[in-house]
Amino acid sequence: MRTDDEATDAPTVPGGLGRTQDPEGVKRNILDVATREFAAKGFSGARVDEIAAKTATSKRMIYYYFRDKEGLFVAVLEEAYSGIRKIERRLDLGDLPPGEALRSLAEFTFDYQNAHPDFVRLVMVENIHNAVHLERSERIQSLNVSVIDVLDSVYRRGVSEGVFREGIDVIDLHMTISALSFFNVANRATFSKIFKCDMESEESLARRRAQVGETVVRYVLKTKA
Amino acid sequence: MRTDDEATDAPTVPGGLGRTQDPEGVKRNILDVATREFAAKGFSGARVDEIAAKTATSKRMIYYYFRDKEGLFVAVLEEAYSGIRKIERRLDLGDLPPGEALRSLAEFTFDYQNAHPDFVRLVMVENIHNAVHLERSERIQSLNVSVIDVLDSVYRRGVSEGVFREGIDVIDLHMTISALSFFNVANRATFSKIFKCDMESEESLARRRAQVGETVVRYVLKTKA
Amino acid sequence: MRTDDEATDAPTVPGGLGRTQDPEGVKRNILDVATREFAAKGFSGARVDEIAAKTATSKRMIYYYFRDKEGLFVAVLEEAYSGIRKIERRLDLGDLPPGEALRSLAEFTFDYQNAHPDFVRLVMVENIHNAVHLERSERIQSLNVSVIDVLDSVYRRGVSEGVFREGIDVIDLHMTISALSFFNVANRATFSKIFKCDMESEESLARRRAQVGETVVRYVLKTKA
Amino acid sequence: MRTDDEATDAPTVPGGLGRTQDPEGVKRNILDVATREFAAKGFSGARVDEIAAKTATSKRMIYYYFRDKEGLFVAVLEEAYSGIRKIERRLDLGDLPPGEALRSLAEFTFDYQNAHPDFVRLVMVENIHNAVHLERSERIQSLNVSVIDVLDSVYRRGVSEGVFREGIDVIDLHMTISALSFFNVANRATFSKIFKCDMESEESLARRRAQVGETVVRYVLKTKA
DNA sequence: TATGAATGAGGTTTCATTCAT
DNA sequence: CATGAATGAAACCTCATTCAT
Repeated sequence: MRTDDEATDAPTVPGGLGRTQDPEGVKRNILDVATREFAAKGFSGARVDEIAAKTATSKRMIYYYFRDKEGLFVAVLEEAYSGIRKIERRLDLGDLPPGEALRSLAEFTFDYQNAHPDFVRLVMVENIHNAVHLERSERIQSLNVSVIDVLDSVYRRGVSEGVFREGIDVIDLHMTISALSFFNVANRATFSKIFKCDMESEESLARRRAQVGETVVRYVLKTKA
Repeated sequence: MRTDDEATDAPTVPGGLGRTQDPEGVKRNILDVATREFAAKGFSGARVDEIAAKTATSKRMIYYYFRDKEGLFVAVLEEAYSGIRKIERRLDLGDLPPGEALRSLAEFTFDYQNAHPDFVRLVMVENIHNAVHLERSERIQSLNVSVIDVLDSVYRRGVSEGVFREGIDVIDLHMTISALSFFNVANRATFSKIFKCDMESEESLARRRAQVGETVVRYVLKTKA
Repeated sequence: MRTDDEATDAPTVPGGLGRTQDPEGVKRNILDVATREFAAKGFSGARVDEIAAKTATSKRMIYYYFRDKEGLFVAVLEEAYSGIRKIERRLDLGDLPPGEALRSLAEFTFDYQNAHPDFVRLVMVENIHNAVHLERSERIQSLNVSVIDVLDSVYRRGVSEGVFREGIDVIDLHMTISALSFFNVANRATFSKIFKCDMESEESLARRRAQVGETVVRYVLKTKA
Repeated sequence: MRTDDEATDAPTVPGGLGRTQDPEGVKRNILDVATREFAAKGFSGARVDEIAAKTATSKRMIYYYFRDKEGLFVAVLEEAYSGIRKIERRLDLGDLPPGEALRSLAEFTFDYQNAHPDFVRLVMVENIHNAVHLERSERIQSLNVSVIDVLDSVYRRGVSEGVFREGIDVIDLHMTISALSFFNVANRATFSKIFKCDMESEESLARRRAQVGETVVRYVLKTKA
């Protein structure tokens, strides 16, 4: 979650926000705070007043830059999605053999989601709202999901090397990876409470990461006859 | 989704709700409406006024029976959880061989979640609220998750028959099944929008159900050396 | 202006507003206050807060009964229009000769407008808003403007008795009467200021009333050859 | 309505507004836009932001030249009043016989108001505000209403020629002319809606113009005994 | 038990205006 | 002169909840 906090205390001009004009800094600051609030309480549960209070600026600025609460939420979503897409673009599976590359990819996704619970929660919130804001955002729609390309190339390689089964849709495969990774963050509260288990400690995360990798790899590997 | 609607139009006493005294019917009616509203709009997004309006009774009754909005939400959650637990108890995998029994169990879960989007969405909502209501409900905490027992027995059988790998925690296994099933409903809006795919049609569901079963089974099966 | 104030201090139940439940009284009270405020300051200039403050109830009740500021304004307009229509219905020109009946009608209109400046100002305000609220109100649209019937009958009588010219449209005639009556109230502030004349004193009103009557009658009378 | 638009696109220096220094052009531009906005939405309804946006300059200039919203409104009123006064000064009734001269004057007023709805609406707005801005403007107060002089001279001529009745106050006469002319624009929205008649087409205007002239003339003409 | 009326606290948004560059 | 950034006060409206009958 380092990413979220970074900008908060990095105004472009020394002296801090509020003393000088720094549109980008102000917008960043608002977005950061809003991200946390919307992620924590959902769209309706979050309060513009509270977001403003936790900001270095005033409520008025939120409306100045983002028009209204919904505009702010859309901007927050856009930031969140473009954040993950940016990271995905940097993905480098090197020249690992296909199986290990796939495992690595799955584990990377698992790690990203666990490192960015705000992103996961925003996606949950957006789903509760039937993705209406996502629909409204051209920016998000235009983002290229490069992880699919990476996945596709790994899968093809595995197939051509004869280690992966044929006939698997990489989008389905991506869905499996996402589902397994997402759940650990999204459903942590209820699941851990009901099954009285830990899902947050380093050990638990490590164990689960391995399981997720294994699950994905086993699904694709050609089984010996 | 028959379950949700059943009670709505089944007052125990002829003459309709509102004219007669039927505490249980009134409560059922309120719970059904509230379930739909909370599932549709989340806890903060749902409106007590609107719930009351869609009810055969009045707002007064909501406060009379459920104390406040939170009390109503807790009751709704309790109903939802006890609903799934009740169904799980009826699970009968007959004397299928372990692999097929496990596949069947996974597919059953997948089907249940897809047939009960309100349940899935309520769980999402509760997770956004960090499961505070679930914590408050003794009733939910006391519900026995019999599916774990079923899963445990199948798994043991598979191990003793030498077809399943050893050392797998059935709660982890259950998490995998849940994650794969849950995602299809919970993240449908955003995922289908971003990947421009369908996740609701009968065909899509059938394909995905099979994938989920296959994924789970492959994870457990002992691979031939 | 007696009409406006009457209801203000006439709750249906003794004890005063706020102490007891009296929907009609509350609505009346709000409407009376709102009429004065909208008439005094226009739609945008009037403040819901101020209206509420001058009321025996609270702001919340305004929204409860009238939905929003516009709903309140529409209701105010409806009351104003139905007020004048009600009075017009009681018009009785007896068996005056046509010329005198017409003069009487014109002077009555002049008097009504002068006695109800709030009505006149509301109509001005509505015209500034291009009559959008009037358009929205079925109630106003359905009000029968009986003064037209009265005017029509007087005019026909005058024509058949040979004292009125033929070929005059009674709606045009009504427009003339309205214009002359309306102006005295509507444009009083600017006109009296620019021409440094009084338009409010009893004497001024009496003089102008006579002029209006005379103007209208002369327009219709057949001039001797 | 050519007047309104003229200045908008006629910067004195080539290169367009905003790039060059042209105080008068900038002020004109602001006044034109503000005239339209205030006329369209009233004083409270008009928005400084919107006025600025429709201007070739910025909000800062509005405050620089006109101090505040009210100062701008006063300036707009001043422009509007001085516009009509300027036109009135050019009035030349030639050597028409008194009756025709009077009719001509009335019809001219009718035409002017219909050609300048913004002026009419500003006057309405100012009346809603009880002419407080007009009071504040020395410029408007000092404008000589030359139409009164013209009217006075025509009337005297008619009286001395024995065709007009004696004892009529020309300010009252002017009021009648104004009232009949003003109404057609000011109350067009409500009147045409209630009486389902047209008040804007060329034909309607021509008919009404004639009626207004006739009404005024008949009021003054000496009736044969 | 049932219903519409009532409410206070607080929510979102807008406005005219000023400041920094 | 010119521009976008910034602001506090106040505007409109909504919410969960309680009261009177």
